[in-house]
Amino acid sequence: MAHRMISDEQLYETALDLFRTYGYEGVSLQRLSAATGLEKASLYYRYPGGKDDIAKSVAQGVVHWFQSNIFAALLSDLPPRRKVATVADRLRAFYGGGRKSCITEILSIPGGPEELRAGLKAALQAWIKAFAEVARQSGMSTPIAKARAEEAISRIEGSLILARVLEDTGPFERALRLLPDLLTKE
Amino acid sequence: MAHRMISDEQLYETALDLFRTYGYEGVSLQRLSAATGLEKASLYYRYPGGKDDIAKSVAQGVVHWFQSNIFAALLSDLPPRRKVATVADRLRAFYGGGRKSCITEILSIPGGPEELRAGLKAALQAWIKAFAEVARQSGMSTPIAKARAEEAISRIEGSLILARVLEDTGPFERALRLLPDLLTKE
DNA sequence: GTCTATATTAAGATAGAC
DNA sequence: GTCTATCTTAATATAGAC
Repeated sequence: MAHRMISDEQLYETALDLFRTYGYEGVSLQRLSAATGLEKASLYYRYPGGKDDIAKSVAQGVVHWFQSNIFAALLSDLPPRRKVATVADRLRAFYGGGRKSCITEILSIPGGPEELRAGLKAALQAWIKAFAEVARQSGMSTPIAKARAEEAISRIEGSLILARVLEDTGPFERALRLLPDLLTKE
Repeated sequence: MAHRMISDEQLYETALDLFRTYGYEGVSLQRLSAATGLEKASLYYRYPGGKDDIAKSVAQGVVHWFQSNIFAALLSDLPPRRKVATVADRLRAFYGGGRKSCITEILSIPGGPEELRAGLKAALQAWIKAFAEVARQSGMSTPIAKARAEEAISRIEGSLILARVLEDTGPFERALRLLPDLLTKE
């Protein structure tokens, strides 16, 4: 047995799930080993930087997913309201209908490598910018569009907290349903 | 030296600050020891149950603070709008103007004792109920009042995430400023 | 590319002196 | 009531066999 027991994609998905569930400090190499079926030494072979390396790779993967699936959808030439509806569907899938936490929330808790937090900050700024842009396209003034973008993401993040604590996906679903009215004018 | 080097209140405040900053998994007894000036064995003397015990005590303290400072204010006979303004001021202080994270958010991440999560869930339900009650008092229908309460807390929690990630207290301040309009009718 | 084995440090926790 | 000292387990990390 000399070749990969688990694909890079599977390893990524497993690590993402662990980090967004337990946080940086809550994920040990032992836990990663148990979840992936790879021994710790094998994880170091794939990620020489160890846990920091894996966490940064996960964060980078999420940033890439947002670029391809959220920001790209917002740059299409569909009507703004259609674009936002598409984004809401993709966010619903990404957050497991409200059962999965936001990796930006979880990994922004101090403890992990500093680069991680810097990357998440940049990603969040990009997300706000992308939402503000679609709101402006739909006819809002620049300052109102920016406020609505902040409000939309604030409500998504907040509703995910409520969903986690209350063990009820309702708040998240309601936040997503409001997205079109929040980010588009009529 | 046979007597208390640090008061229970000081120990509580220090532990609260550590847990809301680093999360359950991110707080070690070493860290608590360094921050309080007490050796680990002394922490065990005060909290025989160790870290779990301290975390549960912190959560209980916060629940008590909310009862005395938030829920109590909402039960006074001031006009609803005045009550909400008072609550906003107290929440601003509690969250350090947006610089401090929500203990409910942080301690709801899996890893700590189960009782912790159950207590936080009950506390959050009580918070929603208290906000819904003041909204209803101000003239809203029961379902709308409940929706507004959920929205208000969702935005507070979400804005605290944004504030932490963006290193900018603006979102939190804006969320608080909106509270009166959100929870009262005129 | 993955494994077993091991080194090293830090974690949670307790015993017993003062 | 706090301390030093110690135990046990689990953490990150590496060496070297296959």
